[in-house]
Amino acid sequence: MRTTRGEFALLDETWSEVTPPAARRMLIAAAAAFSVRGYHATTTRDIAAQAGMSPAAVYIHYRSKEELLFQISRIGHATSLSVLTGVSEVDPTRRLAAAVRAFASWHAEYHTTARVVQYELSALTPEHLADVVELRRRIEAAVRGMVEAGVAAGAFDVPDVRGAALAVLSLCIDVARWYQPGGRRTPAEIGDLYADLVLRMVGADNG
Amino acid sequence: MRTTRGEFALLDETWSEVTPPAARRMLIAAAAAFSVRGYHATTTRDIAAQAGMSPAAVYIHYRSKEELLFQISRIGHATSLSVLTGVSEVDPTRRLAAAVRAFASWHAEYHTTARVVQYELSALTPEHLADVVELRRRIEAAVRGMVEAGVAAGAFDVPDVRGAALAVLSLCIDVARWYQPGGRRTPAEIGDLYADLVLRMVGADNG
DNA sequence: CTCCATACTAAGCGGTTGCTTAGGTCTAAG
DNA sequence: CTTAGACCTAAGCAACCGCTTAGTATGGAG
Repeated sequence: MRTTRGEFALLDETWSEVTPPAARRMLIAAAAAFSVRGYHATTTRDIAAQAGMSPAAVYIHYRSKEELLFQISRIGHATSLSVLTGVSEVDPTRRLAAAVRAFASWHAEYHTTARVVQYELSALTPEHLADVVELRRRIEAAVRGMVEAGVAAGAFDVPDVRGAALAVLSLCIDVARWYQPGGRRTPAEIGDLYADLVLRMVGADNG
Repeated sequence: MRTTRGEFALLDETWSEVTPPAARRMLIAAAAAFSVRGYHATTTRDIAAQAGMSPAAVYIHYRSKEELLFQISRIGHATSLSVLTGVSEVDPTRRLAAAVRAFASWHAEYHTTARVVQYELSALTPEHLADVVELRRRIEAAVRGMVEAGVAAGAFDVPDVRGAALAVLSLCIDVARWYQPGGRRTPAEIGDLYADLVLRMVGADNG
């Protein structure tokens, strides 16, 4: 994951699918505010002000504040799933390492989005939550599948596959909580560190 | 950590220092509500109702809603620090394993408190946050110290001590996010699983 | 030009929030 | 009985919330 920012600091390829531009600016403003203060502490006036519009402008593009959250959560989950499963390696050890490197560094680089994704699920309506939970199920299955592939190939030594997969996922997700830009490690360094630690956890021969 | 519940399901040894009993009931009600809905989504009326009192009763015992949060956060941090450092083992490998087992299972067993501790820091006033951050610094130092002790004794193989300590702490803390009672694993089983995974991460000889 | 759809704002509505005030009830000491 | 003080409630206040309504500005089609 490399960040290719344009002229505008808040421009973020995560939201490129969102149109029109005013709706995208609103989403980016909402994601930033939800990430810092949390969904419930953020007012629709905050979001509109950060997007440079009036409070009523929110409701031109979105039905409610919760729908803003849902769009952020849905797109964020879909993006993180594609980051995790988009690795090209086929060797189980290299594949798990690459996936963890990408997934962990995504949670650092895009910690703003990732925090909304990971910590605001309970603010979604039951219908919207169901959509997102399905994406989360696929994320869990992808991690578990990579661990199982290594075990099946005899490359990993794991007494509890489900437990190891849980820990790997948990470790990567929690990066979003503690990471802060300008800290000791870059997102890429975190990815490398975590890839190594995960290979140790699954008992892989780390070349 | 063993749970010794009395006649009342919400009774919790974590809050035994809080008096009078009405103030303790209020804290327990607040912790339960903050844990489920989050600080900002919880109203003082919710808390009072759960404690079986009128909305105004909150302010007999606490200056503000934020002071309720601070007391929960302060006591919760102090408890988790003592759980982490209270292990009696001296051998570095057994000591780290015991500390991780206790710390991870605490985050499961007391996930209600732990969620407030880990996810509501930003709702604290700057003064209260400073108190809590000092406790968090000591928790980090304790974990790092245990990893360093194993390296110094030649029992661990760790290329990046600070990074490994960060990952160990992060892994245990995130238990509070995903754990749910009645799930696949008990807190004790989570402690055992995590102790094993952590010894693998630090390259210890796991007997 | 008119017509019309899109994108936006000013103003404000009903409801909820954290917290306060004024007063009531209980227990125990004098 | 009187008094003091701890504990609690009923009622409500000012501020703020998500969201709506009514109306304005803009730009392209006919």
